[in-house]
Parts: sequence; C-alpha cells; structure tokens
Amino acid sequence: MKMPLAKSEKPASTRDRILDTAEEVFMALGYEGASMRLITGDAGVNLAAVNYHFGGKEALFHAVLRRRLDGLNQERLRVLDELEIKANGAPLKASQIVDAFFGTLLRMANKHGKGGQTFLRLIGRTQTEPGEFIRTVLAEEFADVLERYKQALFRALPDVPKEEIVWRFHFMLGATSYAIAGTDTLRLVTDWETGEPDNDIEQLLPRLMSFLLGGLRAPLPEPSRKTPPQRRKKS
Amino acid sequence: MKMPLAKSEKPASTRDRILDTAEEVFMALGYEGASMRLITGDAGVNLAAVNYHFGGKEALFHAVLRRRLDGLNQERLRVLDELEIKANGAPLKASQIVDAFFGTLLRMANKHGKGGQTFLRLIGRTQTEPGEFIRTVLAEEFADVLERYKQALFRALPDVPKEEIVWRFHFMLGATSYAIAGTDTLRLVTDWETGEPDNDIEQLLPRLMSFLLGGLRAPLPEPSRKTPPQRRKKS
DNA sequence: GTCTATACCCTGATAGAC
DNA sequence: GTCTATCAGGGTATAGAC
Repeated sequence: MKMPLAKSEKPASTRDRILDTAEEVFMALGYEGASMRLITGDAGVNLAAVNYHFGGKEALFHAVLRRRLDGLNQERLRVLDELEIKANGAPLKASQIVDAFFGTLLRMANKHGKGGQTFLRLIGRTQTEPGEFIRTVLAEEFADVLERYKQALFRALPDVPKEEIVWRFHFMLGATSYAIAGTDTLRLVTDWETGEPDNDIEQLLPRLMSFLLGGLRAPLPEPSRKTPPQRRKKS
Repeated sequence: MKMPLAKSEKPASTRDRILDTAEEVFMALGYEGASMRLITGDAGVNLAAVNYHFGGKEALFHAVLRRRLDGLNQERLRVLDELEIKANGAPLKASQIVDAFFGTLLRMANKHGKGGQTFLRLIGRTQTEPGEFIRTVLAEEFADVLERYKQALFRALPDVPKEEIVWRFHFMLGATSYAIAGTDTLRLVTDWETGEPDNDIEQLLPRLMSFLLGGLRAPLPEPSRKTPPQRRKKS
C-alpha cells in the first residue's frame, strides 16, 4: 500500500525524482551545462538510472520539456475553445487568437516566477540547438495546437492567403521565442542608462502583441518574381 | 621567401588553416558536433595549436563568426551610407532601412550558396546556446551598426517612440534569426503536401520584409497598466 | 614565438552482477 | 530495478622540442 505524504517531500518513484531534479538543473545550467552526474547526484539516484528510465540525456530533456508543454498546450486549446464558444460561430478577431497563443505562453511562464522565465529560455533554445531531433518531437507535440490556431487565423483573416498566414505564424514564433530567450540579451539592442531592471512580462507582452499583430496584418508582399535578372556588381 | 600558390591550396599560416577548417566543420556539424580533434585533424595541425592561437574552442568559434560578421556589418554600413547620401539629408523610408539591414543579411548568405545558409544557422544559434559569453562579444561587434540603424529608424518613424522602436528592432531580429535558423524547421508550421523544396531566400525575403515592416509600423500598444487586478480562476 | 606530444579530468553511455 | 565498473570521447593545460 502506497503511503501518501505527497505534499512537500519527494520520495516519489525514482523516475519522478529524476524528472523533477532534471527540470531544476536544466533550468539553472542549460542543457550541456547540466551533467547527468549532477542531476542524478542531486536526485539521490544512481547515474545509470536515467539511462534506464529514459534512454539517455536527450530523451530526459525531452521528457522534461514534454511535461511542461503538455500543460501549456492544453491551456491554449482551452482558451481557444472558450473564445470560440463565446463567439458563437463568428470568426474570432486576430488579436484574440494571437493573445490566446502567445499571451498564454508568457502568462504561464510569468506565473512560475523565475522558474518560468528560465523555462522559456529552454524552449527558445530548443529551436536551434539540440541534435535537431527534438524539434521533430516538439513538432508532433505542437501539431494539434498549431492546426487549431491556424484554422482560427484563416477564418479571422480571410483576405490574407493561407500560405502567407503560415509564414507569418512562423515569424511570430520567432519574434516571441527570441524575445523570451533574450530577456537579458535585450541589452544588446538597448543602451539606455535608465536601467529599469523589471523588464518583465508585464512590459513585454503588450509591446510584443502589437508588433505581432502589425506583422500578421501587414500588406501582402509583391508576388516576388522568380530568379530576377541579376547583374554582376563587380567590374 | 614565401611561395605564392595562394589560390586553391591552403598551406597558409597555421592560424589561418585552423580558421578555415573550423569554419567548414562548424558549418557542417554545429558547435558541439565539431570536436577539436576533428578540426585540427582536418587542418593538419596539432591539437594544442588551436588552444595556443585562440585560447579555446569557444574563442575559436567566436573568431570564425567574427570574420564573417565583419564583412556583413561593413556591407550594412556601406549600404546605409549609400542610401543616406542619395536621400540628401531627408529621412529614409523605413522599408529602405529594414531592407538594408535584414535584406543585406539574407542576400549575403544566399551568395555563398549552401555555406551561407548553414552559416546563418550558426548566427541564429548564437543567440541561445553558447555560454552566453558570445552574446556579449557579438553585442560589441554589432554595437556600431545597430546604433547607426537605430538612429536611421528614429528619423524614419518620428511618430513611434524611440523606446518602442528599440523593442521592435529586437523583435525583428528574433523573427529573422528564427526564420533563418529554421529553414527546415519551417516544416513545423506547414503541412502542405505541395512540397516545394526551394524555399530559398528568394521566397523568404519578400514575405519576411512585409511582416517586419508591418510590425515595425504597428499601432502603439496601450500604456500597459501595471499589476492588473487578477482574480483567482480556481474558485 | 611556434609547434608538438602527452597527460588530465570530465562527459554520456553501457555491460553485467546483484 | 538498481548498482558498480568501465569505456570511448570530449576540451584543456603544460612541458619541452624547434
């Protein structure tokens, strides 16, 4: 018979202990900054256990991410459902959709305090770094949500070609993930000495929103002629 | 007396041989995919040479990046100069500035063929992965160029607060670097079966441009009230 | 100064005993 | 399921040859 005591202690199953500790350590040190010996040491389990339960370091990282993203995506679907029910069959406004997708992300991250912020950096990182296998996994993880939101955007913006919306969705993901990952990198582009240290989600969200919406509803690009006749610049 | 034969052979100085080979290997395998033993082996130099000449793997990576970015940034400054001379004191159009900055990046990458494309992925990666020291270096590298372009944007968009322009510049960097890094990741957001494999810069550039300009010129966000009264959802 | 050989310590992974 | 022992591979530091 299993004992409860689930609250503040963590004598959970080995697998869960690894998962919890890994999340903390990954957040603090990044992917390759976090060694398996450190994780297993902190978790109080054997080094080989993580390989047994997850199959490797990458798989462990994926498991950590998955657990978090599941919650995020469920929330995103829930919010979208709610909006569509309220709209009663009418198309949503693009601003509602964008806020439901990206706003939910930022707000959820903000809830968990500093942990959420660093978690977002992990997500942002996912796009470029790990062995490009994790992107595939994340793609599956996101597939349903993306499809729902794409359809909602199609209805919200009937004048914008679907193909263009897909591209712009991609750009929005980029702007957001970059803004998230570099909450400190922002110093790169700013040099004001006012130094407000609280550039929080509170600051970021409304600015990001108007930018994303502006891009999403921008005038269409010219048809883009293929292989324009290019002249050699040299000589 | 040094022999010429500079053309197709590479008996250059040890330092240059390392640099050239490192660039190739980094492009092909990514940062941690490329081992120092592989690089030095390919270059035909001793393992310790890279440590002697550069100080470590990260420093080598930085040197590789720097060499490329120097060219890029010089070109960006040149194009901006040219535009401002032509404008003869009048403010530039935002579209000109954005194209001079981001268009130059994409076009330069496209020139070098596949090498340029993979090189861009390295740049994109820089934002998130390496020990967050490289961002500082890149910030210095970019500081002059960013300042020039910021000033140009301030003049081009007198109605948008400078602070807002800085934020939006940041968002534009994000959208671009993401779009670049994930020329293949794009599959994440698309599922059309048409499968045109030539989603080249030719395809990307005009779409990205209109998105960026739309975001840059978007209506301003509401003043953003601080700490809005939040009600507990769970009753 | 430049280059080489080598040793050091850490990483992720695995085989096999319990 | 869990542990110990061990492995190949990584980046780095140094002593010493030119």
